[in-house]
Amino acid sequence: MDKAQIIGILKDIAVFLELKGENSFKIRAYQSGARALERLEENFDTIVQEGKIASLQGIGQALALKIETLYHEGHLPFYDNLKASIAPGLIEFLEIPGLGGKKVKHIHDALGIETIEALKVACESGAIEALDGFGAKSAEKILSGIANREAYGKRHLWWSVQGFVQDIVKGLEAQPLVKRASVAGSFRRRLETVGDLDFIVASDTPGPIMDWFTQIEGVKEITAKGETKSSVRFENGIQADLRIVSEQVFVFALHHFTGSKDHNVMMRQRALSMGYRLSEWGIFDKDSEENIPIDAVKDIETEADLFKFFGLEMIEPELREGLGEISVAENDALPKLIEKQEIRGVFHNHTTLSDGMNTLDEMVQQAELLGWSYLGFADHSKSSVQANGLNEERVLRMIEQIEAFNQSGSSSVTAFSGIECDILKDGTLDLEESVLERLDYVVASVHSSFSQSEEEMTQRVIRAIESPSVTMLGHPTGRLLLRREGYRINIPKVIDAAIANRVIIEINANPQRLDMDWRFWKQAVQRGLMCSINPDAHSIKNLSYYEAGVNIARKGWIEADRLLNTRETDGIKRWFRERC
DNA sequence: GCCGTTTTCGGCCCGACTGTTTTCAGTCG
Repeated sequence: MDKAQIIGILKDIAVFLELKGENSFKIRAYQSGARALERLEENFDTIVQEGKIASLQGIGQALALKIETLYHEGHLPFYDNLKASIAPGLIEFLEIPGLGGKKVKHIHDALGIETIEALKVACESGAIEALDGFGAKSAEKILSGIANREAYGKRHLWWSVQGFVQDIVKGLEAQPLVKRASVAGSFRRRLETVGDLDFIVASDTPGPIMDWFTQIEGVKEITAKGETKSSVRFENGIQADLRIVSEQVFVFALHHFTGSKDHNVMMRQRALSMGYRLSEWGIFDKDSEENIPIDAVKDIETEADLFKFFGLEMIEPELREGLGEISVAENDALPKLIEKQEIRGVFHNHTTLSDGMNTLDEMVQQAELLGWSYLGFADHSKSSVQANGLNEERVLRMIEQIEAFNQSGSSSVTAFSGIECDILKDGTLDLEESVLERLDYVVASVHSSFSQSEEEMTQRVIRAIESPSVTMLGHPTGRLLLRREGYRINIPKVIDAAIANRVIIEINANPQRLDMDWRFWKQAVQRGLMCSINPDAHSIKNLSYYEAGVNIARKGWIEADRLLNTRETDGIKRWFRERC
């Protein structure tokens, strides 16, 4: 069994134990064991085979034995028995707000209910209300949770909520009693998808601000309203929390609610090891019972100050995922993250020649407005019939058109001729090599036969990477966020092949793709992989997707020298010629 | 179940809010 499957089983065990009403620390041990494997940078197979799995932080003898059994045997009796003892429907109960492991177990033990449908009936009949620890409001809340499960359970694309978030932040800042306001949470960390939105405000007079927030147009339901926190649900399904604190506490609350949870746990452990207790309310002496922050807190006004207090350089929100950022920050060795102003142009864009909405001239004009030095064109190749892909003859005409454009001197933007060439089922390319080599660059992408086995797909893509004319690999997994899983493919092997052949892997910056995923980049760039942010634009408007790509590059610890788009035109030409 | 310069037991990150209680457990982030 491979690493990803084992991680899945450890997470499942944690959920099952929750439904068994197990000790919460034991549950946490399985969760942190799974996380330890997720952030493992060394080769998992090697570590298991050498019997070193128990040496990882968070994995002890018991988990090591279970992981080894899963790895070698492919199954684990402990897991099989545990799974068999849990009614599958109960797992769904946990998706209902307000129901955790203990309450689900209580309902199941007392009433024998195992399906959402039966739970609904029990709420309506008064059976839930009659249980110890439950009441009329609990039953009502469960009913509304069931009704809204579909709409509210959903996550949202970061890109699709950014305007909404900006409007709320501006609205908060415009309130006269607000001193500081910011979004926090996964949105601030620029995660590709976000669940709830979190807002933090500094003010001495929370009441009127809470009132404003809970009455924003589009609020459908107020799910909590207290002294420091309110929660609302909008008609569009988005849930948002507002927390209001004093100005002194703002930076601590902002850091805390930006997360991630893993990052916070590590920060708090670090604080404890230094003799302090860290919370959203400030820094306290570890052993002090009183809730009076230490004196040094008054000098901490920014997050940079906060990190400095704990001996760390500033950790940007994008890096706060609990993936080693704290130990690297301790050595002042964090990457210098890309800024969007550093982008000089982008590749992988479509025009009316295939399935784009705008012509080459229109796209170039937009690139001028963005202040770029160049723009690469990569329309589809002939196999993508649905997209009016180009055959060899049309490719040659396009090359002539682009050459004529560059010679005309009509624009400060240099146009590069490329193609998004289909990788056929067997890994060969869709166009004649003699034509491909006349282009400035080739993006190779999979657009068909998604259901191949992992082995076949991996070999197929690697064969394409090994083709002499391929410059970049397009959207390596083909995933569509919140809509479709990617095809089965061994990404580490693909990365190895790309590095060996000096082929660039793109960050497809279409907000629905963001593929290759940021979780692979940190290690890949350290090993020498080159990246390109490719908006996959099908219109002038889509060129702005490059900003979503910058988010992912930042989350992936990618620095300017590993990112093709930060080069000026001459540097691009050199890469296309010499791959360096 | 994990962990250890407070080390083989007894802690484990921390606090707000809700709904149920009459002082607190469960949930959530």
